[in-house]
Amino acid sequence: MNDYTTILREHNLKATPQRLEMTNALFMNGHVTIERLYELMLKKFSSISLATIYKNINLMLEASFIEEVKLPNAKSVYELTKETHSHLLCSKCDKVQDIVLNLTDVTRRASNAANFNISKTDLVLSGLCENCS
Amino acid sequence: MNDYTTILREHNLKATPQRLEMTNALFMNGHVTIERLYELMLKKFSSISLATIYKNINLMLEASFIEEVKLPNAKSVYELTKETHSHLLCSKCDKVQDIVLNLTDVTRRASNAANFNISKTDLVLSGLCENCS
DNA sequence: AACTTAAAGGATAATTATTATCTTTTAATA
DNA sequence: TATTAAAAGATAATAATTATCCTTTAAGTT
Repeated sequence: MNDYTTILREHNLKATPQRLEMTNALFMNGHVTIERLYELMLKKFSSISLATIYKNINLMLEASFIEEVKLPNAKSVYELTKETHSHLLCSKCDKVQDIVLNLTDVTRRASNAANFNISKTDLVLSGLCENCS
Repeated sequence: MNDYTTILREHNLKATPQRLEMTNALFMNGHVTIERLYELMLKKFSSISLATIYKNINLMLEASFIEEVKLPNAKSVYELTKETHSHLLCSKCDKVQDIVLNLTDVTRRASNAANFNISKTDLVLSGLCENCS
């Protein structure tokens, strides 16, 4: 029984082989689209149904076990939930990477300016990564 | 010939009545989903095709005349292109509002930390608006 | 270890969202 | 007003996602 078995069960999700492999694929690949995840899963479960992918993605989202990252001009990717962070998107190679940024100043300013009670920030910074620029 | 007639033509888009009404709907409503835009358009053009909406949305996006805003846990909304800005999303009433924030400090820090050449930032701050909190 | 059962998987139909195709209409220009 | 490329409308086709239904299985119980 590895780490994810426990974590899945803590979220009231049965630790099936398919789910363990999904979490493994997310862990190994970081940020994956639905179609990429399906491809990855097919390597291990040659007859897995796409419906299983979707059902598990949705259950894992509800359980906050994973998160969806909406990207400009690209399909959403999914990642394991971790410390709050922002994302960098390379517009050339399409790689997505995490970056931990202190946004307290920005949210404070926004909160004051608009009288808004901010509880979550979604930030995607697009440009060229180290390799592509 | 109003403002939008000129602007549409400057983007090499014919100023059709349907397009003028689309821009008007975006101007009056600020941020609208595809389905809401379709509803609004049907009031003025009872036989407008949904395909026309999609085609024009895509042409206007290509011309940078409008922009798509991807929101967490919600469908995308579209807005007329204006000064660079961020968005506030109320998680109770679902209203979206614009906010101009200086993000140079954040982007500079991110750029330095990750060796990234940042050209665009997409920021959505979620929480409770003045009315809902 | 076998038994029970609610939950999950697989196959696939159904639904929703978006794009493509084709014919008719029209905005823009001469 | 005549011409024409582009746009609109109708609808078919495709893509993305969800629902249904039957079979299998994880996980707890005896």
